[in-house]
Amino acid sequence: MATIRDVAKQAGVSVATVSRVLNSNGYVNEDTRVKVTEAIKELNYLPNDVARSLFKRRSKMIGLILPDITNPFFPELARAVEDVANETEYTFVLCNSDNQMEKEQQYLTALKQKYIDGFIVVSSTLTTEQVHELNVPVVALDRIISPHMPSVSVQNYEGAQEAVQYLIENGCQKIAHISGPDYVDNAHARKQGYLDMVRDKDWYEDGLVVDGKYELDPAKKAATQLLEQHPDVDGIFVGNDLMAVGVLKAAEALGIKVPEDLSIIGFDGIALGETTTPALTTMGQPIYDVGSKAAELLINYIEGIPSVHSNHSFGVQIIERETVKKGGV
Amino acid sequence: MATIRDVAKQAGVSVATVSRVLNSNGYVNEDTRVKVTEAIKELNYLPNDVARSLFKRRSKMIGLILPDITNPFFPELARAVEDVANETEYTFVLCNSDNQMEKEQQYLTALKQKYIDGFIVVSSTLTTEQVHELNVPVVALDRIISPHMPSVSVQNYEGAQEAVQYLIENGCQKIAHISGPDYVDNAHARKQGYLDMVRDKDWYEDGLVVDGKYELDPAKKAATQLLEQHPDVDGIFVGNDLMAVGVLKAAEALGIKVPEDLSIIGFDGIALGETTTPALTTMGQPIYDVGSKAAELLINYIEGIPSVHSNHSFGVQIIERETVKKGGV
DNA sequence: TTATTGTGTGTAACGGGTTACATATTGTAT
DNA sequence: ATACAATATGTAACCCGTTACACACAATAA
Repeated sequence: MATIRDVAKQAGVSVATVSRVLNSNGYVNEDTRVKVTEAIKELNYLPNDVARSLFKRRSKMIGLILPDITNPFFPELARAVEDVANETEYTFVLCNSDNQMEKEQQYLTALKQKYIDGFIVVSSTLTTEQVHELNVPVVALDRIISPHMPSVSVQNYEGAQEAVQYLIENGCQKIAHISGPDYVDNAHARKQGYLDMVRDKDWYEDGLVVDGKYELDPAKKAATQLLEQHPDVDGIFVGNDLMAVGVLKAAEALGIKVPEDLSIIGFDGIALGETTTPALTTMGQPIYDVGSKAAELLINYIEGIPSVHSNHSFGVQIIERETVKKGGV
Repeated sequence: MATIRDVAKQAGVSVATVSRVLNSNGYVNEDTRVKVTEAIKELNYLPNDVARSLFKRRSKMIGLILPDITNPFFPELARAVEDVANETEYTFVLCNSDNQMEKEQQYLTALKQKYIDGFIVVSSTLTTEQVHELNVPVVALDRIISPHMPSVSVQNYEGAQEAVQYLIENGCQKIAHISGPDYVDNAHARKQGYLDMVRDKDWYEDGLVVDGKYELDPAKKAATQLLEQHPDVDGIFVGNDLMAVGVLKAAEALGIKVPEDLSIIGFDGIALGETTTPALTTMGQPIYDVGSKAAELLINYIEGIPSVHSNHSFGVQIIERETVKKGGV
C-alpha cells in the first residue's frame, strides 16, 4: 500500500502539499494539484484512516447499542441508522446488549478506545452519569435516559390512549392490557395511557393488566391466562406488536375468534403484523424516521451543528387492519 | 485521557515495560509488573486502540455485508456473527448492500482504509478477482463466490429435493415451485433440486415454476397467477420462507384452504414462519450456526489458524408445522 | 520605495502504542 | 574463574496522516 510519502515523492512535492490536496485545505497551485492528483491515481493511493484517526482523535464511526437485532422491531431501526451513517460516510457498528448493563458498558468502553465518535443507545439501564463520564456524544433512542440527553422517541402515552379509544369507539365493552416490563419507560407510558383511559370505567379491575415482557411467548401465556379468567374481555390493547402476535396465537388456541369475539390492537407497526392472519391492527410508529432522526441528531451533535430540538418525539398513527371488529357502540 | 507515557512516568519505568505488561510480552519482573498495574489503575488508563492499529496494521474489526438487515432472514445471521465477534473481542460492522455491487465495493474499500481485518459477505455479484485484489480475508456466506474462497452454506439442492419428496409422500399430486432469482446461487440450487425431483413426472410442465424474487409481494403475485392458471396444483415448494408467507396470503385471498386444498412448504426456518396461521412447514436451516461458523472461519483465517474445512456446508431439516396436509398416497 | 497581504510550499513535531536492538545483571554450566 | 544463557529494562525508530510554523515570492497599498 502506498503512503502519502510515496505520493509526495512521485509528484515531487512535500507530504504537506499532498495532504492539502487530499483535504482541499490551504493554498495549492493548480498545476501542483494536478500533479498530485495524477500521482495519487498512478499509485492507486488511498489515505490511511487509522493514521488520520490517531491524529484527529476521531474515527468516523458511530455505534448503535440495542437489546437484540433478532427482535423484529429493531432491524428497521438499524437500517435507518445505517443508511444515514452510510450517506454521511460514517461506519456503522452494531452491538447487541441483551438488556445487560454490563454488556452495554463493555461496548461503550471498548469502542471509546477506538475513538468512536458517538452512540445511539436503546437502553433502560444506562444512567446519565455513566454517559456523562464517558464523554462521547450519545443519543437515546426509543427510551429516554434523561431529559438532559438528546433523545428520539414517540408519543407512547397519547398513542396508547388513542388505541384504547379506538377499541371503545368500535364497541368493546371490556378492554384488557398486556404490558411490557415496567422498567422500560415506553412500556410504562403505554400502560399509563391505557390506565388513564379505563380507570374510571365501571368494568375496570386490576386483573385486566398483565405483564407480557415485550416478548411473544410470555405474552401468549399471559393472554391465555387472562382470557380464561376474564372470558368477558372483548378487546385487548397490547403493548407492542410482537406480544400482540402472541395474543393472537393464544386466542387461536383457545378457539376465540378474532375479531368477531375479541378485538386486538398492538403498538409499533412492525412488518410482522402484516403477515399474521388476521392481519394485526396496530398503533404504528414511524420506525424508520425515528432511527434516521436519531442518527441525524447524533451526527449533528458530533459535528457541532446545533439542533433545534434535542428531544424529538414523533406522532403515531393507527394502522387499521383486521384484528379489530369495526362498528360503533 | 492518560497515555502509555503517563503510566510509564507514574510507575517509574519506560513505555516499553508498560507495553510488555499490557500485552504480557517478554520479560517483566513481578515487582515491576505490580507497580505498572497499579499505575494503570490509578490513572484509569485504557490503551488507545487506534495507535495500536496503526502500528499493527489491523483493527480488530470485522464487517458483515448483506443485502438488507430488514429481510427477516438476516437478523439471526447477523446476531450470530456479532456474538462470535464479541466473544473474540472484535468489533462488528454491519453493511447493507441492497444487492448493489457498487455499494459492496464502497464498503470494502472504505473499511479497508480503516484496516478492517476481514469480511463476511452475502453477495451474488462479488467476483473472485475483486476479493483477491482487495487482499483482505473474506468468507462467503449463504452464497458461494468461488470454490477457492472459504464459504459457509447449506445443502440447498438436497434440501429442496427432500422438501419436494415430503410433499409427494404426503399425497400431493401436482407440485409447483416459486423460485428465487436465478442469479442467486442458492435459489438456483433449490430450483434444480425441485426440477430433478419432478421433471420426469407425467404431471410436470414448465409453467409450474415461477419467479418470486425471494420477496413477499412478488411471490404473492406470482402465486396468485399460478394458482389461477393451474387450479389443480395441490402442493407448492417455495424457495424461501418469506415468499412462502406471500403464497399463504395469496391462497387466503383466493379462498384456497391451507393445508386442506393446498400444501405449502418453505425453506429457511425463519421465526416469521411460526407466527403465520397456519404456521409454516419448512425446510429449516441452522441459521445461527451458519452465521457463527462463518465468523469462526473468518477469525481463524485472520489469526492464521488453519481450518479443516474451508467450504463448510450444513445439513437442513424439515420443520413440520401446519401448512402440509399429513397423509400418504 | 517600503510595508503589508495573499499565495504556495516545505520541515518537522505530533498523535499513542509496539518492538528491534542495546545494555545490564543474575544464574548456571564447565 | 570463565562463558553463556536467561532475565530485566531502556532508547528510539516506526506506523502514516495532519498541521503549526517558517520561508519565499508576488501583488497591492501607502
